[in-house]
Amino acid sequence: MIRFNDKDYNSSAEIFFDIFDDRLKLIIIWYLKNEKLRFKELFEYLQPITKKTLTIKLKELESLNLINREVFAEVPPRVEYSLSEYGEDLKPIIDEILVWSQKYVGKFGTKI
Amino acid sequence: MIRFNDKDYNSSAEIFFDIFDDRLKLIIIWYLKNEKLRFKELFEYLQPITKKTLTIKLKELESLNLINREVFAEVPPRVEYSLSEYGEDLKPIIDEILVWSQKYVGKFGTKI
DNA sequence: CTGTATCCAACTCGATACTG
DNA sequence: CAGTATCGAGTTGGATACAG
Repeated sequence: MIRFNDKDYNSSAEIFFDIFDDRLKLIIIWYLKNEKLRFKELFEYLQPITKKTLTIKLKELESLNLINREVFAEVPPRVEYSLSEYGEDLKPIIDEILVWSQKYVGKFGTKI
Repeated sequence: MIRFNDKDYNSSAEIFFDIFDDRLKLIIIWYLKNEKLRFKELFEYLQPITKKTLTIKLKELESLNLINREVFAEVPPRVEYSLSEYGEDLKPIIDEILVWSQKYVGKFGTKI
């Protein structure tokens, strides 16, 4: 048994499934996989999304130690998000997702 | 642009995120990764879940060509689920999820 | 630009009972 | 055993307006 964030798990993989049980957090990781992005940039990539939802998801990812949040003391304000060490570690998963998707789409999708 | 199941996508990875946008489908794949399982076995592994929800998710996975459904003409009935070719292809993702989880849990989890 | 605060619609999924 | 049918609670996340 493993305890993480006040919850108990039987296997470590359950923790992954619990963290990424929503639609958005892994997609945000996907967009951050090879570049630092500002709040506004993520907001545009993820349309349709609201600022409220994006803010919540970014805070969750930050408190899970998966992304870093950098605030610049400028006007207008600038905040940049990037993968942390443990966020970077998700890249092999992302890479395999891409491999799978391309094969799957090649079989069942249609280019238009 | 890619068309898949009457929807349009900009990148193939989006299709993965769209398929696995719920909490359960990838977890079902996880349990099927190295064994064929009966409805009842999945039902027990996935507790708490209802038969209704499990049925829906299994049908979705089947219609996505990710799992196979085998019905045996017995009394009581027996139905076995297993990964299809494209379901098997998800294993590298599952493997990387396990790698990541173990490192992450090693850092932030507690064995109890 | 980067958020917060309310409000609420939609969807997921569980509880329970019943069927072939 | 392997589902289906109905109901409803809970949560996610969008619309809109406002703030620092």
